[in-house]
Amino acid sequence: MNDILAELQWRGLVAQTTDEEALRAALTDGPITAYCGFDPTAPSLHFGNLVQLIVLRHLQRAGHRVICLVGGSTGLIGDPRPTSERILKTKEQTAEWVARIQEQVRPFLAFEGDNAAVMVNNLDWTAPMSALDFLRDVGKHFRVNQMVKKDAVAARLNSDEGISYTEFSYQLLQGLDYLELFRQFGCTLQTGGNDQWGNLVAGSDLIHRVEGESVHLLTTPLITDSSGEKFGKSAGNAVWLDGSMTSPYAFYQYWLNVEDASVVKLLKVFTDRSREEIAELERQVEQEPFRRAAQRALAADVTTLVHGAEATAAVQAASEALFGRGDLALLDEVTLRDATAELPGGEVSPGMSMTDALVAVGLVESRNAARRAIGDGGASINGEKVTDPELPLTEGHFLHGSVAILRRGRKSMAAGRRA
RNA sequence: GGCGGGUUGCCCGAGCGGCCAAUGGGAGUGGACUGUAAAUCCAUCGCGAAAGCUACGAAGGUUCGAAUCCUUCACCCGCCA
Repeated sequence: MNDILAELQWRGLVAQTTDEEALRAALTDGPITAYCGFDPTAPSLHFGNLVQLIVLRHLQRAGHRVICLVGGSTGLIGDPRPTSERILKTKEQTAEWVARIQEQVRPFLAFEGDNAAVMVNNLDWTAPMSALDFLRDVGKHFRVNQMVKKDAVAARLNSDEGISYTEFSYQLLQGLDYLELFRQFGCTLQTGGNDQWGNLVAGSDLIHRVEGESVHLLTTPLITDSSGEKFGKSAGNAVWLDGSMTSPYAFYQYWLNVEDASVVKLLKVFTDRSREEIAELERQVEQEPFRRAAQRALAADVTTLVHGAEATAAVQAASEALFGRGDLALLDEVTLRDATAELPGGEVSPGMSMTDALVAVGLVESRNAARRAIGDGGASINGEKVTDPELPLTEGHFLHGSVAILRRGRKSMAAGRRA
């Protein structure tokens, strides 16, 4: 089999592994079984989880069997964050999110065919287990001395907040998952984000103690921008994969706006483009950066992967119409309607002040903020700068009689639909 | 269980009876520059047009006046048992 590990390394998807040569040998000798877990901490997966899905996708395409675990039990406990204790979710909510995430994952992997991916839920093997069995059969294999050294736990022990026994136990549960999948499916590789290293090691250690077998781990690096900040935040909000939480338009725009210094790195991680294609795009970033060919390719590929080709075509057309150099008032009715359909928006009516209109379409959070934006010269309607906060909307502002395009700053746009 | 320390705006963090909607930094937002990039500089950054209102863990209290003092409660940390 081909050297998938080398491919992942070239793409910048490998931060740490257990014995690298042993892992490479296992992956090239024949199909192995690998898993990655996703905890239901929200109703949708986000940017960070996408990296993990891409790793699984590469592994499956290389001929390996992949297991996608959605953490119905670990989600009830909560992975210790270095900063603060989590608030427990209800069992009902967690179960609902598990179902949503299971569905969300399906398009990324092949769950049909001769090398079908497997979907599991760790609640299936933890729910039937009694507390005593857990303490005797699992807990006995863990040394607290080791557990407190794990980064997240150590950080919490040193913080004012401390850590609850509940979250402290998290690593045992995740360790148990790996053992269970090793027994059930012969799973010998677990992947995850590098911040999960401690949890992954808990699993491989447990298997070593209980089964006497050495299994593998692979983590992906934290994806950061040129100043070392985490990617995956758009205007302070997480970039979600669910289209109702981050619209396909906003998703596409997020990738389109990636800084030059990071775009090549992101192309490697998030797209399937070949070395040659990426080299060519890299050249274009250097020689004609204003075209932003690399950003366009990145945005198109990732949006297609997550939302499909049709949605991508729609948001590309909308972006072209809204950011093209043409006069918005000259857009034909169909293009205008399609473009504004992609935008967030709200209902406005003639006579309403610009201040109220900006609030109504959700471009600002308060009338104060709206006045501020106008005062700063940062608001426009249909491409014309607004200077008077009290300027009323007129019939003429509604292009084709139906919608006004409001903009705040360079890139935030919204549709004011006639009430 | 005992003693001590802590809980401030998105985050960190000053304030310790009036001059506090609350210093400073970061993040965020807008502007200039540009390429819907980065860096830089400027502005802004609870709600309200304003009067004013709501805010400094929660609830009471003292006072003309409290984030600042007192009481109780909740949570966190440390030391001792």
